[in-house]
Amino acid sequence: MIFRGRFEYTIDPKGRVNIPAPFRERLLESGQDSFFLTNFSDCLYGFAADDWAGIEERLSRVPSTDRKKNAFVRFFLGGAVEAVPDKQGRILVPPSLRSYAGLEKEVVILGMPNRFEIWSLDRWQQEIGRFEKEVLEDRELVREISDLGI
Amino acid sequence: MIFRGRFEYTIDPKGRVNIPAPFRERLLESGQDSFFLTNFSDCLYGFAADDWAGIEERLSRVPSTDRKKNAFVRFFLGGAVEAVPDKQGRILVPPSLRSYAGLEKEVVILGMPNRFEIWSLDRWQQEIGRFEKEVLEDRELVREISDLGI
DNA sequence: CCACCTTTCCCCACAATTACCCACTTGCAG
DNA sequence: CTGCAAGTGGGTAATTGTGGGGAAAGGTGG
Repeated sequence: MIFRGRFEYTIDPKGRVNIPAPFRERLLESGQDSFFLTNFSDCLYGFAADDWAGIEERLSRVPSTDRKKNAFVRFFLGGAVEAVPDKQGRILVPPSLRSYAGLEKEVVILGMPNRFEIWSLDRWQQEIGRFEKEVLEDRELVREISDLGI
Repeated sequence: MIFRGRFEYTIDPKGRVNIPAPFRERLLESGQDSFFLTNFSDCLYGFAADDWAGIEERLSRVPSTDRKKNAFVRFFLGGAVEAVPDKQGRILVPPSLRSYAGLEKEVVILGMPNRFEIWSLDRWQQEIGRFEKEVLEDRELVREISDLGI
């Protein structure tokens, strides 16, 4: 499931954040009723339940003898929680995820292919800054991007 | 049975640790009433009773002529205990396992495919550190991870 | 075989967190 | 102006996590 758009919300003292109405709507349309959240790359990743099921399936195939990949599974799966929107469309972000992503007040939710991302506004702005410096000045990368047909 | 999520608890002077409510719930739903704990890779592994039965079955096939595998079986099986949650949802961790995993006060429980892991908070944080250094900086590995559809 | 000490089991009680409501505000559409 | 949907805030009841007391069980030394 692909998500689109950028949304700004506030996370309240109880740790609740609103999920963009269009995201919730698409979830319900496809007969699902929950998201899965986990921690990755300084923000939180959110997946539709069906997409998450596929991920878990692949994670469970990682051989437990592969030390490095197991470290990844530990981190990624260890961070995961099911999140069911309440009647107002919010989900509860548990303390461990809140602190990982540095979510305190202002929060940005970004649509991505197969997932959405929850960022603290601060970090998101820094990320944008890095993007403009590192990515746009990297001619090689810019060319690859234009190959995407953009 | 797959477990997910990261939970922080304190182990009390009697050696009791809480088991995350969702883990207990899933166990009961599948008609089981106990876990099995054993020592491995600096932490404790916890299995649902049914999954543990499968493991024991496979361990019992290890030929007694294979010296190295037998050493493993001795260690793995020798550390194993059945653990039944009390009315408050805690299990008692015997002293031998407590000292193996260095469990003293703060404890982290991680969900994994087919098992969960009990870490001392200290060791877990070191593990995270290694993960960020070794795994995320390994471009090859990061590519393999993204092949998991993440 | 008994007395003693330690460990484990089974309660109860309290604190913290979460789930489930309902209410208010704002912006947009009819 | 009215009605609806979206986003925010808060109250209360239920669940979850923590600590401790005392009885039962198990192990050890005399």
